[in-house]
Amino acid sequence: MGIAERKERQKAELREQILTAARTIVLERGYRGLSMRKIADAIEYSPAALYLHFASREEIALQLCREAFLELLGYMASAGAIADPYQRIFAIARSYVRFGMEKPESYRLIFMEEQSFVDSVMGPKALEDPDEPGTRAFEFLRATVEALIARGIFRPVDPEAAAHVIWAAVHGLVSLRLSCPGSPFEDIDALADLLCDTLMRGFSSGAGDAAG
Amino acid sequence: MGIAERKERQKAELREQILTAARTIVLERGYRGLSMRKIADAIEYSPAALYLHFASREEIALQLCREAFLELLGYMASAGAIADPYQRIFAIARSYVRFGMEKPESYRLIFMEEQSFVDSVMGPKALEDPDEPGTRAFEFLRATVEALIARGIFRPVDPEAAAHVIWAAVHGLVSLRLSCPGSPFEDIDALADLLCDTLMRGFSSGAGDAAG
DNA sequence: GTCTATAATTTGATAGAC
DNA sequence: GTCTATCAAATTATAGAC
Repeated sequence: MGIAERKERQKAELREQILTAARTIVLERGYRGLSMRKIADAIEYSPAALYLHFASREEIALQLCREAFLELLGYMASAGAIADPYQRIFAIARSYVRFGMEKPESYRLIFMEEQSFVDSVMGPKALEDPDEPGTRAFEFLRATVEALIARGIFRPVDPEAAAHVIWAAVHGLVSLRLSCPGSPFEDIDALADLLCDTLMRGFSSGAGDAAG
Repeated sequence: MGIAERKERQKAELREQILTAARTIVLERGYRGLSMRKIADAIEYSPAALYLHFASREEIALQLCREAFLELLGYMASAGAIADPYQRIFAIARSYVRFGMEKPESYRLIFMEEQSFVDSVMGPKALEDPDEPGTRAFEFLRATVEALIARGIFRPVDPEAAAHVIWAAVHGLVSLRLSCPGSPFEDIDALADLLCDTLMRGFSSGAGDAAG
């Protein structure tokens, strides 16, 4: 059965080649610049060959999206080691911003191109599956908020809503910066710190003061 | 000179017809659905005729963008009558969200389609001209923040940075909702209120408590 | 599995007649 | 000013040969 296995292997390899080529194109020229022809040229196959592995251009993009989100999750997870949930939220937000600044085209692909892409990772359907990267990322944030409430550090808001608000606010900062790069304002990190600091203070129960 | 005037009038009218048709198309099918041919069909002219009034499709879109931003400014300005700056910021944010929800395609056009569109209204170049709608909107917010700091209600942050952060946070909420409409979370108004409330608390000097 | 060839569209923009 | 005709290009996707 070695022959069948080799065929499997080759098929998987080609699939990976397609994705790698697509990734490179998206990273260099954005999602708009991604076409089946360009992928085919890059891997030196005919365009028709791609359709043996992916049903459509969109399906390729969705796969890249998923990968990119896993990468974002990786950035965020680096904050998981921080025991203090307060510091952890800070770190999550910072790593989120860092992902956006370091991998702008990945960020764009997930959140700023097609509605169906955001939906595929963060939509209602995805959030039902606990294994989906979107669910894991959101859950990570939600649990951190919950811990803060449990300890009386945050006032008793709905942790789900609070997590959503935090996510949205940081997303706003990142996406606005990506859309409008020559902003006359301070560097994004200073703004991100101000945003985090403000949100932390805003959610805090009032007993302890927010750290700078 | 009656003839020349009539010609002027007719020219202006046609220009307006083009924009109206384009507006309708964008509102119904988004910016992606906007093409010179569709505009031409709608006004019953040939595609070539459009180029007598606009240099390109992009120029038409930029004009629509400007209009849309003026409409957003109108929404925000309704909050201008509120004397108390604290309540005013709330009202600005709420009207901003309302604009996004009531005119999603306008919001998309300005902030979520082409980088050059955001740039044309909120980019560094636009922000140098005090008459630009983007400048006026941002200035309105900045001045309100400044008033709050002057009264000691907000802690002494950089008003420019604070205004930017507030804008970005609300933008994040709106844009995320537009990209991901079937969100399982509460209605956007509740989230917007939570966001505003949290930001207000976060910026407050700590003396007075935030209002619900 | 892979290719060649091509269908079927759509696009923005222009040349030149009237 | 306006139209017809068209260019030049790009796209996704498929049919059919090998």
